[in-house]
Formats: sequence, C-alpha cells, structure tokens
Amino acid sequence: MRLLPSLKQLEYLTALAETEHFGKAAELCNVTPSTLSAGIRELEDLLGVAIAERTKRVVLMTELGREIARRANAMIRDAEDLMGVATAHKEPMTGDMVLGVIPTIGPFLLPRVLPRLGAAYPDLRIFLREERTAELLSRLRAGHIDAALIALPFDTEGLASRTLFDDGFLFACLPDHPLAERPAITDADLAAQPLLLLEEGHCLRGHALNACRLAGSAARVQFEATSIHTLVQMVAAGIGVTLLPEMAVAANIAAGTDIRLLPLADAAVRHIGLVWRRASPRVKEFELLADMIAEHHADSEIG
Amino acid sequence: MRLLPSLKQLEYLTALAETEHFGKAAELCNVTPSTLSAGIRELEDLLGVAIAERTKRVVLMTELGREIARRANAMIRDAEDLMGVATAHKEPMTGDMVLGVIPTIGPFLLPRVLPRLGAAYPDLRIFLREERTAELLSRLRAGHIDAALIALPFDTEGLASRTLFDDGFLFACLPDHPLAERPAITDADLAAQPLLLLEEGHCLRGHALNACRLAGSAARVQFEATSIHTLVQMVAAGIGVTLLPEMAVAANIAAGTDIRLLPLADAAVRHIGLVWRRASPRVKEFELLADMIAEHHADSEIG
DNA sequence: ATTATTATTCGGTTTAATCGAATAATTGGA
DNA sequence: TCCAATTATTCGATTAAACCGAATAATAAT
Repeated sequence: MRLLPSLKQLEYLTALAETEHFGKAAELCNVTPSTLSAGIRELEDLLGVAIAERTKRVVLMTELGREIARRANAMIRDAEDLMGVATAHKEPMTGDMVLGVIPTIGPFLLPRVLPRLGAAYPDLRIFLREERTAELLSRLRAGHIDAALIALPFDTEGLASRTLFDDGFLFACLPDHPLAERPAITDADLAAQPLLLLEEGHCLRGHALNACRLAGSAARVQFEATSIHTLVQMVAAGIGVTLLPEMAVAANIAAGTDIRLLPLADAAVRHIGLVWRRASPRVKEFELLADMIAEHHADSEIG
Repeated sequence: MRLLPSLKQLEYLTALAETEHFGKAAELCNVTPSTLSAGIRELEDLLGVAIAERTKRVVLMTELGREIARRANAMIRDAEDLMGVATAHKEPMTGDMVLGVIPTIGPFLLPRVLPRLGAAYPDLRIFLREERTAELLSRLRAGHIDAALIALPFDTEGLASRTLFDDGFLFACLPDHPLAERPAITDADLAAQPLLLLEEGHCLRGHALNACRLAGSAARVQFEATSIHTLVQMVAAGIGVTLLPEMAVAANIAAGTDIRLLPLADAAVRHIGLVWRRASPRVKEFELLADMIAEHHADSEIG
C-alpha cells in the first residue's frame, strides 16, 4: 500500500510554515526542536522534495512547501472536525459554540432568542461575534466561528445555509413628510425619494435598495450612517427618510421618536438565514438552532 | 495540544466500513486482524463513541461510524493528493493520467491532439475514458479520473474548469431540402424544422437545442440517435435534418455523403472546456494540457 | 574574534505498533 | 442439541518509531 505522511508530521509542517522557526514551531507542537527537525526531514524524504531552504540560519519555506502546508492545514482541520462529529454526537448542544451575527440582526433578534436558547440547552455556551457579512463568512470558512446569522441573498459559495424567516421593510419618515399620510408606499414614491442608508459594507444597504428596485441608482443616496440606530436618529432629526427592517421596528428602535412607519405596497424582504461550513461537525446542532430561531420568530409574530 | 486520530487508524476505519469484515479489512491494509482490531478500538476510545456494533459475529457499522468513515475517506484522498503535489512538482507531465472525454468531442479532437501530446511529453501515459458528462463528473469527483474534456455550459459545481475554445454548429440536410440553397439558416428557419437529435443524456442534445433557442420545444424532436455518426447516417438517408458540431465536420464526419452543411445566421456555440477537482495535485499540468489543446485548435483553424 | 542563536546529529529511553498464537463468541449445519 | 467452522479479540513478545537531552555545527551579530 502507498505510504502516507502522518498527521503529526503535517502538524509539524504547518507550525513551521506559520513560524518559519524550528524552535518556535517545536514549542507550538510541544516537542523539542530536534523532534520537529526529524519530523520535517522525514516528510521531505517521503515527499522527495525540499520543503524549507535552510542554507543560512534563517528558515525559508519553499513555494511548494507553502502549498503543501496549506493542504496540511486543511487536513488537520478536517481531522478536528472528525473528532467534533463524535463529541457533537455524544452530547449535542453542549460545550462552546461561536456564533457570528451581522449588526443589523444581532441587537434585534438575539436579546429575545438567547434566553430561550440558554433555558433549552443549559450546557451550551454561546460566544457571539458581531461583524459584517463578508468578514463573518471569511471567518466561518477559516473555522474561527461555527455558524453565522446573516441576511440573504449573499454569496455563500461552498457553505450550507438555511433560511429561517423573512424580514420585511418599513418606510420611515417624520409626520410632516409629504408621504406621511399615505396608506402604503409604492416603488414610484421611493424612486423620487433620496434615501438615507448605511455605509458601504453593510448588506442591509444593498437589500434595502433592492427592496425598492433601486439597485443601480446609488446616486440617489444622500447620507450614510454607521448603524441602524444612527439612521433612526437622522430620520428623527428631519435629515431624510429611510427603510427600516421590520425586525428592528419590532424591537422598538423608533420608540421615543415621532417617526411614522409606513408599509411598502410591493412587499420586499431580506431572508434571515443561518450559514455554516458544509463539513462542520455540528450540522445537526445547527438544524436544531435554526428550528429554535424560526419557531421563536413565528411565536413572536403572533404575540 | 488536542489529540488527533492517526491516518493509519482512519485507513483501518475506511477498510472496515468498506468490507464490514475485520479479516478482509485487515488484508486490505496488509496487517493482521488483531492489529486492525486494536486500531479500531483505539479510535473508538479516542472518539468516545462506538463505530461498529459487533455483538454478534457479523460487523455492523454505526450510522455515526459511516459518517466518520466518509470523512476519513476524504482525508485519505487529501493525503494522497498532497503526496501527488510533490511528485507532480518533481516531474511534471510524467506518469499516468486518466482523462475523461465525452463521445461528442473525443473522436474528433483527440486523434489529432494525442500524437502532439505524446511527442511533447514522452513520459506521460494518457488513459482515456469515454462517458457522458454526468458520469464523467461523478467519476472526477470520486477521484477515478484526473480531468475531463466536456462541453460547457454544464453544472460543474465544486470543480475547476477552463474554456479551451468554442465549437459552433452547422445545419446539415440533403441537397433536395427546401433550405439547402440558403446562404445561412436563421432561428426562424430552425423553429419550423423537426430536428434529429442525440438521445437523452448527451449534452450535445441540449447544446444544439440551445443553439437555436429551442430549449423548451423538445416536442419538435423527431427521432433520437445514439451517436453523431448515426445522426449523420440518418440525415444522409433522408430521414431528417440536424445540427452538427463544427468539430465533427472538420473531422470529415460527413465525407462520403452528399450532405449539405450550412452556417447558422445567429452564431451559437458550445464551449469546449477542461475540468478538474479544485484540490487536484496536478493543477499545473492541467494548465499545460489546456494550453496545448487550445493552441492545437488555434493552429488547425488556420491550416 | 567572540558570543549568541539556532538547526541538526547522536545515543539512549520510552512509547507505540504489530505479530502470532491462543481464546472466546457466534453461527450453521449434522 | 452439539459440533465444527468462522471470526473478532486478548495476550505476551518483538520490533519499530517517536522523542528527549546533550553535544555539535553553522551562522549572524557585536
């Protein structure tokens, strides 16, 4: 049978690729430098190629060495996932789970979901990380977070995702605005309105523009806010109008202002979804988590 | 540092999952049953879960065991790929390469490309496998073939691909056909023609229909052939008309018949492409191969 | 030149892997 | 029901591998 490298050797390799220093790499692996050196040597013998040039005192990884280290990294992550499958199967919904969430969902959904989650699964510790979608997906792919709550559509190539529920938009303006007495706001109305939006990078910006079919006409945007709360303050101060997610309105984001909230004639939504790595060991748990959030939302719709 | 299973243990596991028999699995791994038994036991201890139920004399894999074996299989393939990266780097374009090709490309392209390839890389042995696209991609993903020559567009999700050149279509009919004297055939002409096509499963069928914007109207199809050669014979026998790939015409497929070949007014093409697994160790070689085929086609266009 | 740093080599020790024979468990047939 | 055949497992012994620590060699900085 063909010979394969050992995972231990691959760990040595990734440590060396990371540190470019035998001593530090050895420390990372909890072995002595001599052991690590021997391991790398074995690997080079096995592969028949040079992984690191060490003519001088400094270590320099070969281009090929980096490529192999990249694959080795992936394999080690796979091995950890494999271990995770077993532990997740033994005790589902226990231990630590790192959850990413975008800032236009987190503050409005999680305060009501997390208590319920904690009650249902007391041995599960949720760690939250609030970032924008692109950053979350990057961290997700790298294995730094287990799953992420984001708004779709978004490019989730290579990931698994599930839609939990839809989140609509409401038109927000002051009572003295020309549209303030309308029963509903049409696309045509919106097209004539300079909208206040979040700054570039927030998916809500694109989803809001998409909601009123204004994807191309970014030129109509007047000012940019850094958070939904800022957005509300700007509307309340009479600077302009905007579209707010129903989710944020339901969380009383406009409380304490005299902002009017009007429905849109042509219902448009963003889809709130949970995404995770396809090969994640905790797929079953994510399904449970998704169920719980979807149910929670259905409940709060009624109440 | 967290403990990981060894690749050897994972090999034992995959062998056991495959055979469901300790003795045969041991033979596959070239070890004694006792060794394999101990290895599986260690793995179970490490994971903390039962992989195989062996209360009776027969071995029954746990559902979880199968899932873990699936992952183990992928990891071992990754390890082999990693080894392959090194050997491919040492001596590119040598050794064995298994190439898949669809029947509507192979006979027309390869007879002229393979000699050139053999001359350029005398230490490379090409093994061909001629199947339809779906089968090829399935075998590609499973690692049974290294790369495949197919016609795009096709769903190549998760694979890497490169377009080599475009292959147009020609209208084929007998001299006594009403359209035989036209300088070019329009979409409207084609819409009024019942076409002869290949049987279901050949991508050429879809691509030809797509070439004349007839995707939906499969009802217009009269008879089905099992190969392009049959198709030509049917046209020559006066049964009907069809669309033939330029590539096949260039290979003199209609020689010896009095078939008229007319260009299409609205140029439509299929894209000939090479696909491979993204993680394949031979990516660099596939780029070389793709270059060679594309250059070959450009040359033969002129000549 | 000298010193500090760092990868490597070497000998010895500990640990792990593997084998072969014996054993236990189970099934199918006599 | 009991016997024979099959098959996984256990056990003891052997072999191979992993690892350490000290010594060494090579290099860069002072």
